[in-house]
Amino acid sequence: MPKIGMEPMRRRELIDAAIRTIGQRGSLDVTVAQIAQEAGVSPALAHHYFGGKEQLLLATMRHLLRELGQDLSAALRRASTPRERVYAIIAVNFSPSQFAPQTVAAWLTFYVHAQQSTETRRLLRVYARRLHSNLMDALTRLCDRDKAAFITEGAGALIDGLYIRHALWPHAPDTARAIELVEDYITVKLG
Amino acid sequence: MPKIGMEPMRRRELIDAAIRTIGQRGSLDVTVAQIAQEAGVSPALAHHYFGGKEQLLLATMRHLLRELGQDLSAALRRASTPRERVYAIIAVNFSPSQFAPQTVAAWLTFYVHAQQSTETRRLLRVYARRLHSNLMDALTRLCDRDKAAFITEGAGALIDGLYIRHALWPHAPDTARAIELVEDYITVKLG
DNA sequence: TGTTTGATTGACTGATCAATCAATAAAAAT
DNA sequence: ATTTTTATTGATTGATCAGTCAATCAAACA
Repeated sequence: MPKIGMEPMRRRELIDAAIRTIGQRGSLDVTVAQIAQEAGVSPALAHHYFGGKEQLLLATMRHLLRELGQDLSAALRRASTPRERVYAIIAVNFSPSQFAPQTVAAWLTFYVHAQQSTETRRLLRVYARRLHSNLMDALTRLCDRDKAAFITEGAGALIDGLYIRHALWPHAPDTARAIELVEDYITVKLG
Repeated sequence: MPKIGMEPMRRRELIDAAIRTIGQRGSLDVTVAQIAQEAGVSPALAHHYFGGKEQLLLATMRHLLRELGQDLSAALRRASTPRERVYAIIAVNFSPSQFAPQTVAAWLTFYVHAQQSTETRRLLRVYARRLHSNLMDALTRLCDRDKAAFITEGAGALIDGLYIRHALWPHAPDTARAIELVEDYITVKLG
């Protein structure tokens, strides 16, 4: 089997397996053995490529953040008016790839893990800040600064809340409904 | 030491210690030994009174739910008009006892744990349903049913989101701001 | 062909922890 | 004063896991 250049493939497979495993169990309390089995390799290989469990989980989180960041960049590039930019930011958060049950469950576990791990918190902060500044940027072109800050705070919390509900309750608002709720909130506040 | 009637005291002490320990660490990944030490007793005693770790954690959750339920009942008893009832429901969720950092952190861990434990999910559902039906009840007296359902969905998610942010970010909206955000959301939607 | 090199794993280790239990101690009951 | 009952713990067990390492294997390469 040992063809050269396996490393990037294995890393990717293990990260994907980690997302699936964490998403299925709904917990960061997954064993390296479980992730490795999901990826179809031995636990030792995970250690070989990532150095340890914590680093595998951090790599997994960076992967999720990078995907979200790329989706966001792409969506913003497609939007021209401030109003379109606002919509794009909302829509990305609820796009199929981001709002898939397993992905949401994984996000949620990382959110909670951030209470313990400073590195996890730091990574999450990067995303939170980016979302915040993009939303503020677009909104300050549609209303005054104080109002924009107020709307950003509310919309941000609303998105987080819809995520947590989506992960927990089968009857939680689906993608379309979630977008409607946030969009409506912003529309009404903008008057 | 063995005076009779220690059981209720010890149970209460262990539950309080569990909330503190979980809140401090921001994780359900606490050992029985840690909780017992926080309560000033031996780990064996925790097993003696609760039978096992899982049952201690479930008892802890039931305790939090009961407290929230009692606060809610008391607040609703004090409110007479539908508008007052809406405000009371919001205010209880952000009252000092419920919005204390440790309590919020503990809530958050239980939320995530609900993804794995059906009993935890069942217990959370009881609270979620109660909040939902109380809010719907009050709102249907102020607007039509569809609109009430929409507002309830949004306000519920908004509250959850504010909780998660409160637990994670030092600069998240404080109690007053959180109440303002939810109240404003409802007020604006009611027109 | 023989040698190197990266990929991969099975077997092992040490640490952590939930859970058990027999033993102790002290109040309460007789 | 003796017995019973309740509270409490130290010591121990067994299971689970993260992490290590030496051994293997097969491609790449000289």
